[in-house]
Amino acid sequence: MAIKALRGMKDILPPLSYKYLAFIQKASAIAQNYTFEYIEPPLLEETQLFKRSVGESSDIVGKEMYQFIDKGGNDVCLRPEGTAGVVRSFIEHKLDRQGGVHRFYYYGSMFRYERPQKGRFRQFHQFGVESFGEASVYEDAAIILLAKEILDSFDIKYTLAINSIGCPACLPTYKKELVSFLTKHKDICEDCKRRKDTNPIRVLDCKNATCQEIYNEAPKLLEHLCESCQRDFTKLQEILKAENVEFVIDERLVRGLDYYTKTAFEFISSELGAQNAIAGGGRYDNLVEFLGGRPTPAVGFAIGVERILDLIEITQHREGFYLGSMLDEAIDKVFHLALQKRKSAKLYVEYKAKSLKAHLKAADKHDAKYACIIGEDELQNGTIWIKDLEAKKEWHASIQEFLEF
RNA sequence: GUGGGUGUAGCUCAGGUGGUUAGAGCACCAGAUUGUGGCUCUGGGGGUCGCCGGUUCGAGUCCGGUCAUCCACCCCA
Repeated sequence: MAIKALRGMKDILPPLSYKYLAFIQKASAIAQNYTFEYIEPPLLEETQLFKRSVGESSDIVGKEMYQFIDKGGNDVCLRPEGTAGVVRSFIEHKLDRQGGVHRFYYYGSMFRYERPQKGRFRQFHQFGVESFGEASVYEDAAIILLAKEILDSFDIKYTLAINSIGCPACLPTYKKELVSFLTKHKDICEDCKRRKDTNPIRVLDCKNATCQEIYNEAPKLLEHLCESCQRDFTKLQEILKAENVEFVIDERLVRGLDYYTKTAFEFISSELGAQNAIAGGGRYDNLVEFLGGRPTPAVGFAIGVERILDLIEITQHREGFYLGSMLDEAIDKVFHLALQKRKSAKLYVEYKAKSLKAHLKAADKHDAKYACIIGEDELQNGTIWIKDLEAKKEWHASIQEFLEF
């Protein structure tokens, strides 16, 4: 039996890899325009980092981590998300003490030991950004607009949902009220009973219909925001409206990771099945301090790359050259010529002598823009025959002209 | 971890009630009078019918198990 890729692990090969590269390039360029700089933390981190940042209550930490003891006896795990590693790096390199604003973007593999389904894999890719040191709600807005610009550049359809999940000043009192509400209602589903103890605000986005009916009467998070949270949330909406960004306020949008505060947002697609979040993020003003750094406000988001690739179309166009010969004795020359031309252009070279017709077919198949052939006549008078496969024009050129073309 | 669907050529799939050398389309390779592409036509290569076991004279087809995969729950990008 041949060896196959592990469950939930996918190869990215053409034509998908073209889409992958196109997306990363475009997203990086846009992030750079917003003054985000590239960072690449390790894929493997101490397990404790994720337990403390993502939170023990989340399923990610509870049962989805690729965790193991390495040969040195260290408890390590493959990163299940990107923020924790970037924050660790930020603190380790003492950027928190340096002060000022630091903006980073990253992309790469994340690992979660889950059952695969549509839009969900064990190894998947995220493109994310993290901004440190800027408490202004304008930064929240800028980050949302950055994500929107990336999605828009690929003509992706989505709805933007925003919410505020409060801060340590107001969230705990809300949680208390919610728990006492949940305790009074015995007919909520089993999952919600479990959530009540582990992460109560997660009940709000339960998919069970009867639960949702009950929660219509539940205390509202947005009515419990402290003055600071309320002010920022209102301002965020004003900024988005001023920029003509359509959004909905979704009080049930609570993000799964413990470290979020205040602004939470998600971009959702209706074309993806159950896993419909294509990007998600928010503010996490307490995480840096919680992980041992100087108190530093922060905001960020992550885009699920595989989910995006499902939604984008890349039209492939003709480019580059196809080079071949109709004579065996010209192959050496053709091969050498190919290497020279490749210093400046994309070129496919055929090692077998073929008929002109066969060459044109092959050139067409490889999406070359120009078919360049050396036949008997060309070999004798030192020229090359070139045909523009789009314009259907053909001509003879000297070898020198060909190389400079 | 739980539930349901599906496993036949590289890909998409046909193969009533079990019966000789397992098929199609697409893709690939080679040709269609010798130097002109994307269309058409002809030919060719390519399959342990997921795997193991059982029933049977005989299993791609029936039964059991197993593995893989997809979708959903859970969770999340």
